[in-house]
Amino acid sequence: MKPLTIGQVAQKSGVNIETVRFYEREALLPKADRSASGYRQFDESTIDRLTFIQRAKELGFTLNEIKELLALRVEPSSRCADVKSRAEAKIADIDDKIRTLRRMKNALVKLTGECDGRGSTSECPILDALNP
Amino acid sequence: MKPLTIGQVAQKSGVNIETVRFYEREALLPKADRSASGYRQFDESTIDRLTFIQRAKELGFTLNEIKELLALRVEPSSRCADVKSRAEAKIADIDDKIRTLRRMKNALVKLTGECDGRGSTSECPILDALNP
DNA sequence: ATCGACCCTGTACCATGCTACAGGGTCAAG
DNA sequence: CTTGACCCTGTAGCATGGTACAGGGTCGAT
Repeated sequence: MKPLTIGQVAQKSGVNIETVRFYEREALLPKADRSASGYRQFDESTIDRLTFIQRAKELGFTLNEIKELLALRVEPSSRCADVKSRAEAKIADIDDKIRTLRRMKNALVKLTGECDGRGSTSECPILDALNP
Repeated sequence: MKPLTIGQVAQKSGVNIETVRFYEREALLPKADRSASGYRQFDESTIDRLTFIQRAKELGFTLNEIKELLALRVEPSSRCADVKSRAEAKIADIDDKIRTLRRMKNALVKLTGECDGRGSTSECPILDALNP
């Protein structure tokens, strides 16, 4: 399949073209191949990668954490145990995030329920979510 | 119960003292009462609020979004439908975050499983998580 | 061959969310 | 009544994550 220009990946992923260059500089994207005239040549997978970065950012991961997530893969060498323990640490982080989000959600659901009944049960209902 | 100084709430919540002042300026905390000599006087609930802000930040909410979350409560007036729809929008945001986190987690769990078996099934396994 | 739309590098600038003084007042233990 | 630990209000500076040119080259349709 023929390569995509930076403008095409930017447009297809909804990311600013300057941001694509920025991510390459910051190693969130691999250094792109270049055409004879120096144009960057991307393939389709870059779009997925950019989409992933956007979503991970929305979830509160920093660019450095995202870089680590993207780097996690089983290597042919002996690094397996290392990869596994880093992945398990990320899984624990994610579980924490999910737990906290669920508690926030419960508080908000409770709040909307109170709308149909008597008044509020708390000055700031969402705070109840995080004080078990 | 006697009021807490800014140093006490900062220390108990693990937030920098300057950040507490910053949050007050930015209206993430209500304007604190003042003693005769101008010292801020906080109560215990401020610590919960600061804790909430820290966690919500880790989940990718901006300070403005957090301010909105903290403001959600059932008012005695007729604003109930408004509060309810704002809360429902936040719930939808949270559900999205949870869904994406679950997919990331599944990808990582799969990755750690591959460690015990044959090699990787993908160049960048975590990307599979978000391309259904 | 030329015009508009695109690409390159480099550097500067921006918003968000803090964090760190400077310069000065307050409080309480000894 | 002093001394050290705290508080106050500015205002300045920093890290992160972009975003925006300037100045110049490339590509392809006409």
